Amino acid sequence: MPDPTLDPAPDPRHDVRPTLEAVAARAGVSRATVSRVVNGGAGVRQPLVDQVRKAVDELGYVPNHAARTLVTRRNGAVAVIIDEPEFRIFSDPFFSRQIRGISRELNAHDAQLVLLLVEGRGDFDRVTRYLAGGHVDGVLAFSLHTDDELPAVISRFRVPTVYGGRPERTGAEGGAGTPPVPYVDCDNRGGAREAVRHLVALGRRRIAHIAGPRDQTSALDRIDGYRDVLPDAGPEMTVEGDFTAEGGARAAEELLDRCPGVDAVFVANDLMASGVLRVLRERGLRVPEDVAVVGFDDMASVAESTDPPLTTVRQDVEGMGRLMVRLLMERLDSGAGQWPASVVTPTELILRDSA
Amino acid sequence: MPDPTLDPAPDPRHDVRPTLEAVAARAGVSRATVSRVVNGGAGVRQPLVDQVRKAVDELGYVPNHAARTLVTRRNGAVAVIIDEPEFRIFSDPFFSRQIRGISRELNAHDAQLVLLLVEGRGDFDRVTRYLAGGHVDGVLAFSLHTDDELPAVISRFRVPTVYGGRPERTGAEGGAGTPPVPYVDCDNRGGAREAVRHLVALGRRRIAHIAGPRDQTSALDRIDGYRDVLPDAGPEMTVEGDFTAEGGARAAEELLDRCPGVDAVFVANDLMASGVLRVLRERGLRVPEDVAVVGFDDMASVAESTDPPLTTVRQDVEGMGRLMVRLLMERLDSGAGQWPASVVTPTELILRDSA
DNA sequence: GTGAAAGCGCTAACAG
DNA sequence: CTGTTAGCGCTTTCAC
Repeated sequence: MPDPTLDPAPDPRHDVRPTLEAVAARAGVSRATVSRVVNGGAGVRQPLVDQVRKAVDELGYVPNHAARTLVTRRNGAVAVIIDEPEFRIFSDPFFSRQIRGISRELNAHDAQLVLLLVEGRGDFDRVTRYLAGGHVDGVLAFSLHTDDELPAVISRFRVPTVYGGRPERTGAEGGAGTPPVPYVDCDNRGGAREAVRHLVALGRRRIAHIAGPRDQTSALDRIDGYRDVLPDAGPEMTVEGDFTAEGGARAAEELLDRCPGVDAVFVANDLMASGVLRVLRERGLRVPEDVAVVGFDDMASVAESTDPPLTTVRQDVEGMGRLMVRLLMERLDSGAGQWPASVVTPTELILRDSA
Repeated sequence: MPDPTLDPAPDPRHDVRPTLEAVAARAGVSRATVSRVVNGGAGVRQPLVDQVRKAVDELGYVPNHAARTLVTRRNGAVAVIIDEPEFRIFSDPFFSRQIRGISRELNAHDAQLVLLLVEGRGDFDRVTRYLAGGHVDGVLAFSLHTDDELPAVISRFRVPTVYGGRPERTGAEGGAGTPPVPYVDCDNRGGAREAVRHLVALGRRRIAHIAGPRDQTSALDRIDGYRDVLPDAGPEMTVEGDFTAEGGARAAEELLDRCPGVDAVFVANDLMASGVLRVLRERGLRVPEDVAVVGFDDMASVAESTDPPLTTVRQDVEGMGRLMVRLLMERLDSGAGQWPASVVTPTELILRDSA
């Protein structure tokens, strides 16, 4: 018995929220019946359903999630894990859009989005513990780098997962007993091919590529696309950037110093392309007259506001986010048996003024 | 190099997660003792503590969150509610940064981040139900507009909340019985003053303002700051934009048509300022020679890559996110009694080339 | 200091 | 169809 003289501050969390019991009493039925009604009302006679619904409304009953999870072993939540160094998430609208798509689709499935941002080893352990705790039904994992340990952890805890972007080890390459790894990615290689072919069709002869960091499969795939069309381009025609505007500018400087005769550049993302345009302008080179530029992503905030507006390869980021959720839900609903297939979404070349 | 701490390959039977009971059996103690150890180990003799810890490690025990929540009524999760029409979150790095700060601080407090994106009435009901369900210990709410209903819902369910950005109705204005509304915001008005004073010091005489949407307090506060310095500026010198680059461009067109003699513009955010710069360039006006431009936010991806780089008012977005979490945690730890005070963080004028 | 026992609110057999 | 009865895994008095 608490000492009344202490007069403990009332805690709002302990507000008496009505329970199933209360609703049952009010409706004059058993807890089980109320439970059935709350969960869809299948197999309950209509008059009773109405009685219960009425009681629920009058009491403002809302099921206790923790109690439900405890018995069903389902928590109605999905973790989104983004493992990305600070500089990118700070400046890249990519994640906002992807998350928007995920959020929408998750809402449609009545599931919650738990956001896990990973920045280093410490965070990594924390996420590991979280997954081990089985707090989420599934995982959507992003921005994996080729040296990432996350897939290992995820597969160790057998948490149903869908990756955003092709992970380094695909199912086909996995060792024995390794389940396939479902992912959603855009057709990076095909999109890159289309971009470079466009440059070729424009009559450009010395087409360079400013690539993304080689520890990301999207960057590698775009390089492959470039090489598909230009198998004979020398290695000096490809410079590696870091997907930031500043990195793009640095890469452009290096490229122009190295190959002054370049008349076109396929840049692996729009952010870098904006840096490239800046350098080109500083050097007095006209775009697209002297040098044509094509980006990748079609990040509206960047591509539409550069000078000149950027011709670029569009990928449907939001759609990819939604697709990831659908694949995961498919997996969850199928019991643990079925692994959904990966999906590669098409890209589209958007013509503006830079090429 | 693999980290050995990740290695303690736990019980091979992954599907059966060990419970307190199992740990107790293994350590030769009661469930209660294990519980005490797991929760800090206060009041348990050292040898027993060690035994239990050992058993926990060997079994790879991780507490079941749902069970714990059920009895403690604490879920160790905080909801971040962002109520923003799609166009902004799609193009504004602001949210990414704010969320990064929140995520970091939440991690430090061992709490989870549940992201709730609100886009319309339907979503609104869903969020309401979620909060009513008491699934989170607290709420961090963003991007409130003056006509927003969220504060009403939040206050109805008494969920501890901290707002990002000053809500329309502050505690001081609230009616009787309405608790004060703690928020974290930057000094919008002071920052705007500093920006405009800088323009004045530059010798500019016809200083215009391109404002944000009037249903957001940050936009209103920046207008106030502009007027503080220039109380005699005519109403034609202020044009309302929508915080997007495109909207900034439109506003600039309107402004230049209306007041051709303008020699400086204080723009309410960097995104709009980038649109303004584009229009200025298109009209053959040099920046800063003919027209000086100052933005607001110091969004690196925008301000550093415009031509010329943008002089702007910096606000510490990540720091504000962290601060919000700290205020909320303070509130949570203090029982229900204390309401933390709001915090207004300082801004800083960053000089680049546009003014 | 430690253990036994009573639930937290809900679902899911199993009876009736 | 509906009610009864067990727990889900954990914390928390309350005895010892």
